[in-house]
Amino acid sequence: MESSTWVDTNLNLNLNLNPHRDEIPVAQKRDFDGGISVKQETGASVEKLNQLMSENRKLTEMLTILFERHNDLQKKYLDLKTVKNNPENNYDLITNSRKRKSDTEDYNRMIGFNGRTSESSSSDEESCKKQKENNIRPRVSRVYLRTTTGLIVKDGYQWRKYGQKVTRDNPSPRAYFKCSFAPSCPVKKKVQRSAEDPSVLVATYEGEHNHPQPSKPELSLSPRSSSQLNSVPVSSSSSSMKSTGPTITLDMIKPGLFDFRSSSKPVQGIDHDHQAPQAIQQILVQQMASSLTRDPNFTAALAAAISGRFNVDQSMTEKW
DNA sequence: CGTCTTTGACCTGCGC
DNA sequence: GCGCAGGTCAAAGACG
Repeated sequence: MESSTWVDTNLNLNLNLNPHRDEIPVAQKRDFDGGISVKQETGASVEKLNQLMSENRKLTEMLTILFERHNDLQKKYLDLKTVKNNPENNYDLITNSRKRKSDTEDYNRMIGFNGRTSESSSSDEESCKKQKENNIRPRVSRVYLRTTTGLIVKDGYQWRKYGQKVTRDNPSPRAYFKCSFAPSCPVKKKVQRSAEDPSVLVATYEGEHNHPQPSKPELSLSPRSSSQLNSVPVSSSSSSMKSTGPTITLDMIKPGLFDFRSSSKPVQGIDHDHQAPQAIQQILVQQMASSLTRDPNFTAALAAAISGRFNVDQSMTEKW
């Protein structure tokens, strides 16, 4: 919980386009036909790339701020939930009046709430039992996504719906899915609209996939609802990552921070515990790569830089 | 015709 | 032990 995954958003572009640049005599840096010096051309390209690097740095800083805000908000949320679960407070007497023990335990574990006022009340045996139970109990994680279309969460896996139920504390039905990619895969998924905000889907994943991901995450909740994706607060939490696993919340509402609206593939919350750092990094890299490749200035600068390097290299090889 | 979704019935666990 | 609520099963229907 306290730990955060800091994603290195630097693209590690090889800006040192020509390591021998400074070694080249001025006379050799002349272009063949235009008379424009290669130094000038590469200088301009490097300048552009430096500009992009500084923008990239700014984006990294924004991401840092975003993670800090996320951690802040999550702490506040957990505080609120802890208060809510306190038996002395009867905010939620109706909905929690007959909550299943396992559900409540899962939730408390998820939010890191012990439910006891002092730890001394539990014996070592009990704690051992609990630990065992925790080891046996399948991994549970939750993903929140904002969408108004159906109960479909495209996360790259294949799911078979095996049931739907209207639960007591939520008027919207809960859909039950099993991973259908591998018959032996134990992973289950529950999808239900949030009672407080019907535009928010809550997907609860149980267990771990025992097979590779069949396809890349589709990152898009629905291809035809791009307008609805203008703001996609995506968050996830996991019961099993109290201290080790990362929790990622991407809030794309704020204008000027991360605006993926130009992209056809908005980021969806990924929470697969161990996979998370790589998966998130992969997605961020994909996002940045796609947004960079859409930028004609960047591609032009890149092309100029590459061609400049080729020219220099060519002149170098011609010389040698 | 095969696959997927829907939906009522049944099972299971928990609280009283 | 009983009742309730969540979870699962499986037959029937829809769809491509």
